[in-house]
Amino acid sequence: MKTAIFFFYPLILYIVLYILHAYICRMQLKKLLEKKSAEAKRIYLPHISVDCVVFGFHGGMLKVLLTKLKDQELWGLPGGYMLKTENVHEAASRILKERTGAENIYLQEFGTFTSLNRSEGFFKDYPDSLWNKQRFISIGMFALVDYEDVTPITDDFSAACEWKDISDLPPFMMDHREITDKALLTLRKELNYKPIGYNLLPAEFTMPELQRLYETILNKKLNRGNFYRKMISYDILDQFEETRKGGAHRSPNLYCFNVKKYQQALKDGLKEGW
Amino acid sequence: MKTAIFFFYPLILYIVLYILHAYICRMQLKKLLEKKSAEAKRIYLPHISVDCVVFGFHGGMLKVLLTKLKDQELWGLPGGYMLKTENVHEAASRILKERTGAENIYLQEFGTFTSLNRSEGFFKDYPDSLWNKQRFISIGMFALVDYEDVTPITDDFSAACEWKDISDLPPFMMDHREITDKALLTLRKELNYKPIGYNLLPAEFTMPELQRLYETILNKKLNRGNFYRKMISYDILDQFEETRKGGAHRSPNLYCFNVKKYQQALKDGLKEGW
DNA sequence: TAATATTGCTTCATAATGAAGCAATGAAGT
DNA sequence: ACTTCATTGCTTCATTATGAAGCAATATTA
Repeated sequence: MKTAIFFFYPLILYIVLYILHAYICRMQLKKLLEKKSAEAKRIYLPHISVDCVVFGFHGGMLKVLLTKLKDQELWGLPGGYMLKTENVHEAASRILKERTGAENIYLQEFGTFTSLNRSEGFFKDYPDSLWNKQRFISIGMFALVDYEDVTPITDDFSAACEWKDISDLPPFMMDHREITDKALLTLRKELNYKPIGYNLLPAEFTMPELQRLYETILNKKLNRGNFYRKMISYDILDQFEETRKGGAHRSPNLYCFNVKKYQQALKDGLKEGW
Repeated sequence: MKTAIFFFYPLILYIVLYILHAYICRMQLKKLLEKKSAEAKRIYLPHISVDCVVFGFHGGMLKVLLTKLKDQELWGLPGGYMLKTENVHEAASRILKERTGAENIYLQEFGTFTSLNRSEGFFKDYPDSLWNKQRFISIGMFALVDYEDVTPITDDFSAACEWKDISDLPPFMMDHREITDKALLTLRKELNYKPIGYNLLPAEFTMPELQRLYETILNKKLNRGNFYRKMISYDILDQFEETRKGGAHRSPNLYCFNVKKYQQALKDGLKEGW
């Protein structure tokens, strides 16, 4: 009997504390949201939100920056609303600045998400007067950033803000999975028109690193020699004198993008079928 | 002296009538807009509009459907607002149904237009309370239609609704030229992934007609033999027994799209660089 | 010093593309 | 009825791009 109490007491305590913690978090978020509701109404355009799919490349894996609301178990994209005084690009820049500390981020719109039920039941515990509870159509922007330049910032509404592997995504809230998928699909298509690596890689990189980036974006293996040949033929890379030492094998050449040629390639487009 | 009067009298009369007509039109539109303002506020989402770039192909030329407001000298894209009960696709469908009578139109989103000043000064003669005068961000949708299926409809707000040649566009209002250009650019890119002809051509067509369509979209000449070879190799066309008689030369084969193979091609994508 | 995995770059076979041409066709002109 | 002629169907040849494979050159470790 005594043993049973010794066993159960900490367990019950733990459960009680867990529930209490969850409750407090919930209350905090609720208070915060309701407090900010009036301000939101004043400064933001109603019905319009911006969701950002931030891509980074690290350890040979493509990553996406995700956040978790205090209230929620599910993960979501960093997003926000449009100030009455800004356009989408400015809104996304501002949102990502607050979220990552990074500025001058490469941004591209890839679609809008306008279904009626996309946030259905999301704020069901809140009063209808809550600004955030209205119907929103969302503009999707994807960002390409150098992984090292970004410091994920957990804000007042969030319980977490982390890089997640594209091949191992957690469960998403609302339609954020669909948004992420479309962003990746768009990025994949862009690969045919633009040399993508510039924004995702650090200043210096090797050919195998660049190839690995392409392979993760496309989700398929590429032939090494052919990749090399094609990349060189684009004529947008400068090769350094030194190589990258450290690996247990032949040290690969270091490259950087030749900004001038790169800009030109952006204008011309890499290839077009017709 | 008498001659002078005979000469000037009709001229003055004409001028007076012209100004009067313009004034009446303006007043009509103003009244209409103000009358509809309250209803608009009730049924539409604020701040969000939809603009449609409707492409058609006729007489070997690519056409865009344009409208002219009663009030205005400049031309604009057929557009409208989103009902509180619909998504963008439904909104664009509804708007185009009213404008062209056509249903089940092929639609694709190609971007949003969100700059602060995009409608600057457009409703400057109207009170600020006018619903239409608020800031709008616009979602651009392009439509591909069979020219023959469309009957341009001039509605209460418009003075005209006509097909205009893509190579000879009139002056546009607001940022509608920019929107049109982006639509065409997107269409051009789509050509690399999808067999576009299906939605723009009548059920039966010849190879030179199809080539002409591609040439006008891309705005460049294509080699005849190579176009033929490539199109055939896609294996999405069915050839009819009969040919099209009437020309003063060898009568070209008639083709139609094989819907089954066409759908499959849409799924697979025609070609992708990487 | 040998072993080893990786990289730089080339080679060969094959496929795709660019450019040109020939035969077939169908109406108009003679 | 015959010729003319622009257009079309389809093929051929040269060139380029791509896929697949391989060899030599590393830079570490054993």
